[in-house]
Parts: sequence; C-alpha cells; structure tokens
Amino acid sequence: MLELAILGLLQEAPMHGYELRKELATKLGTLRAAISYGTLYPTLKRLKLAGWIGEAEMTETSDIIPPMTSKRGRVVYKITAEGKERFADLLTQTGPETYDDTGFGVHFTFFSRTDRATRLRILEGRRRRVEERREGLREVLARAADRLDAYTLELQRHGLDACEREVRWLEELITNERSGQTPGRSRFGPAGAQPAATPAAGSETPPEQPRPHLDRP
Amino acid sequence: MLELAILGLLQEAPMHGYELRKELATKLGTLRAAISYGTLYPTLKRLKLAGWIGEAEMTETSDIIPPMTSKRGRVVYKITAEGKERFADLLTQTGPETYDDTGFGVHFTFFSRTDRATRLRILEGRRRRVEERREGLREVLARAADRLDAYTLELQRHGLDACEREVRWLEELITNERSGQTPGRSRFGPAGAQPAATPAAGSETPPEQPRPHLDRP
DNA sequence: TCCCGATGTATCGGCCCGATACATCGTCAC
DNA sequence: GTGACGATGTATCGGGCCGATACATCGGGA
Repeated sequence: MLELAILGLLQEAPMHGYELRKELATKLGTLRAAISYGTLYPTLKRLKLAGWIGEAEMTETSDIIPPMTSKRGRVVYKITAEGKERFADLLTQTGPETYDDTGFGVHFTFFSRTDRATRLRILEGRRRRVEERREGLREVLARAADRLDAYTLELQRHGLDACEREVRWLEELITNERSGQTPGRSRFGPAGAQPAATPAAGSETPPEQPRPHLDRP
Repeated sequence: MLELAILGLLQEAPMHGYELRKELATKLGTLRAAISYGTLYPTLKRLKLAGWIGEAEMTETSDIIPPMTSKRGRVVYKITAEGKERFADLLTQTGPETYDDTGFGVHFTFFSRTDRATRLRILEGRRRRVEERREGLREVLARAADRLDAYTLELQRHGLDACEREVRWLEELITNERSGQTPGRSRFGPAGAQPAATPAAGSETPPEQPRPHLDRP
C-alpha cells in the first residue's frame, strides 16, 4: 500500500525521504497517521531493489526541490519507467486491502490519475465494506444490546453513526461520478473492467481532469 | 493493546481462542477490525508465558461455555490472579498509544471497570489527539488548498468533518462524566431535564460503575 | 454416503511501528 | 564567538500485528 503512495508522490516530483514523509502526512493525513521512518526507509530500499525507483546524490546544481536548503548527503529518489508502469498497475488493481481505511485513502488520493471505471469500482467496494460494518453494528445494537454495558453501547452507536455518514458521503461521490462526464477517455469500452496493460504511459498521461463537482456551501 | 483486551474479556469469563476472537470482534468492532489468528494465538502464548493467563483442557463436564458443542481439544484460557493485577494496571496506565483509534477503543470498552479520573484523562487525551488532527486538516485546507486536486481536497474535508464530529461526541461524554452521568442516550431528551447531578467529582475516585455487568448468561 | 460449512488451533513470511542513534544546518541568546 | 537548540536528514532494530495457509473435527443436508 505504501508502495503505491510512494510511487504516486515520486511521479509528481523527485524527493528525498524526509520530504516524502511530510508529503505523505499531509496528503494521506485523513485516514492514515503519519508514516514512520522505520517503514519508509526499508520500503524505499525495497522499491529501489525492485527497480521501481532510482537513487541520485544531491548536487549543488540541482534546484529541483526548492524548499530544501541543506546540500549534504541527502538521497533524492526518482521514479523509473518501470516504476511508472508499476504505479499504473497498482492504481487499477483492487484487492480486499483496497477497501480498508488506509488502502482506500491512498487510492482516493490518486483518483485524479485514475480512470473512471476504477474510481467507481473502488467507491462501490468501499461502500460495500462500510455497509457490512454498519450492518454488523446494527445487528449488535439490535440483538445483543442487553449483553453490553452503557459505554460499549455508546461506542457502537458512535461507530454506527460514522458508518452511516460515510455511506452517505460515498453515495454522493458515486452519483457524481456517474453523472459527470469526463472528456475523451470515457467514450471507449462500455463494459471494460478487464485490466489490459495500460497503454499511453509513455507520453505524460493527460490526467483526465475529473471535475467531480464537489461543491460546498 | 491486545493484551489489555484479552485480559479484560477473560476476566468476564474463561474462553477459548475462537470465541475470544468473536467477542473481540463484536465489542471492539467499531474502531478496530477483527483480530487475526496470527495475532491472537501468539499473544495468548505470550500471556501464558508471562503468567497472566492459565490454560486448561476442556472436559465434558464443564458447561461454562454453552454455545459451543464440540468437545475436542479446545484450549480454554482463564485469567490468573496476577493477570487481574496486570489488567488493573493496564487499565489506568495511559501512554501515547492510548489515544489512537485502537487504543482508545479498547480502553473505552472497559470504561465500566475504569475509575472516573482515568476515564476523564483518557477522554481528554483522545480529544486533544483528535483536535490536533483537526487543526492539521484545517491548516491544509486553508493554506495548501490550491496545491491539491479536487479529490484529495474532498478527502480532507470528509476527514475534517469526522474529526469535528468526534470532538463534539467527546465533549458530550466529558460533560456527562463530570456531572456523573452514565452515557445513555442523551439524544432522547433535553440534558437539563436530568435530576440533580452527583456532586462528588472530587479527588477521591469511587469506581462508580454505570452498570457493572460482570456475569454471563 | 459424502461433501460442505462452521468450528477450532496453530505457524510463517512480511508489513509497519515506535524507539533510538547519529549527523548537519541555521539561528538566536549570551 | 560560541554554545544551545530545533529543524532537517538518514538509518536500524525489536516486536506487534496481519493475511495466507495448513490441518482437524463435527453436524447436517444432498
């Protein structure tokens, strides 16, 4: 999961570890706590070993990363061509872990780079997951309420409330996805859903502006 | 964290692993996914090694656990005297992990066996934690909104909403704790209609159980 | 009869976390 | 000047927890 997040961030710009973590914290700060260095650096090592990312010493001439001032031995990571392919694959691949809090948060963060069919699949999968949780909570509150103490019950109620709220939120997003037309790419392949090797990875993937009609008062 | 949960459940009644997991899933099903066996059994082994719990073969005569029918080699775990002490310690001990989703959920589940001072400390700590998260999200939404795409922004908004909601929930619980009320259904009536609030609230901490419920049907 | 789903115990590889160590840079007080 | 301090930066280690997997029994229905 973290692999997808790192690849996605490095596709925006090359970064070193410290900055990567900050970016991770702000972008995934909703359904996910800040990532630990004890996770980040081993993962970077793994990605580098797999060939998805490359490593480059920071030189004085490189001003790719403006906010940083130090010019010591920082290691700047950069996504490779294979890494971009890998990222595209991971974007469309969905497993059970796609629908838990962390996985959903990461995927959602990159929705502007995800095709509409996958977006809908993920939103509906997440909705299903949260609905199952909601039903479980309703079951407990209806059937085993007398077996639980007042505090536990209150916790279940709060959890149920959060589930219902998220389902409504997801419904709204799904409705918007279905109604809002995206230019160009949504035209081909009505059924689709078959993960053919994503083409057009070579030429700067036009991100297909979502315009998800997410207004607020 | 799981240690506290297991000890707490085993203090209600002896159980074997499978049942323990089910109980864990329903009671902590709100802020926590179901526990994995790959976690449960090693933890039980660890607790047994530490002397907090004991192991006993299931015999045909024991009908402690009615819903189970099989009488094969199930291993029933039972809390020891040291385990009870350990549980009492863990109940009042609070660290940073007490205030994350899982830790808070576990502690909250056992609030009916926690003294009021600790309850308040945990509720306020959790509130502080969620408030920090909330402030972080507000910061991002106010300062870096133009740097993020529409989907990421929507995720942040949803996260912010959830934070604000939980803070309000915690405020309500804290208020009730201070006035000596059990967390029952404040939504069904005006708060002012409650009878004279228990004055106590002093430095002494009478256990003040809302509903002990330590027996099993 | 025979298979299937629920019950039940257990292990393994691997992800991820918190704690910790170490080093440099800019800045501000003294 | 200089020394303390916080932010920046890289890295490892032990351990908790997870999903996948294997294996075994039991009750009940095809």
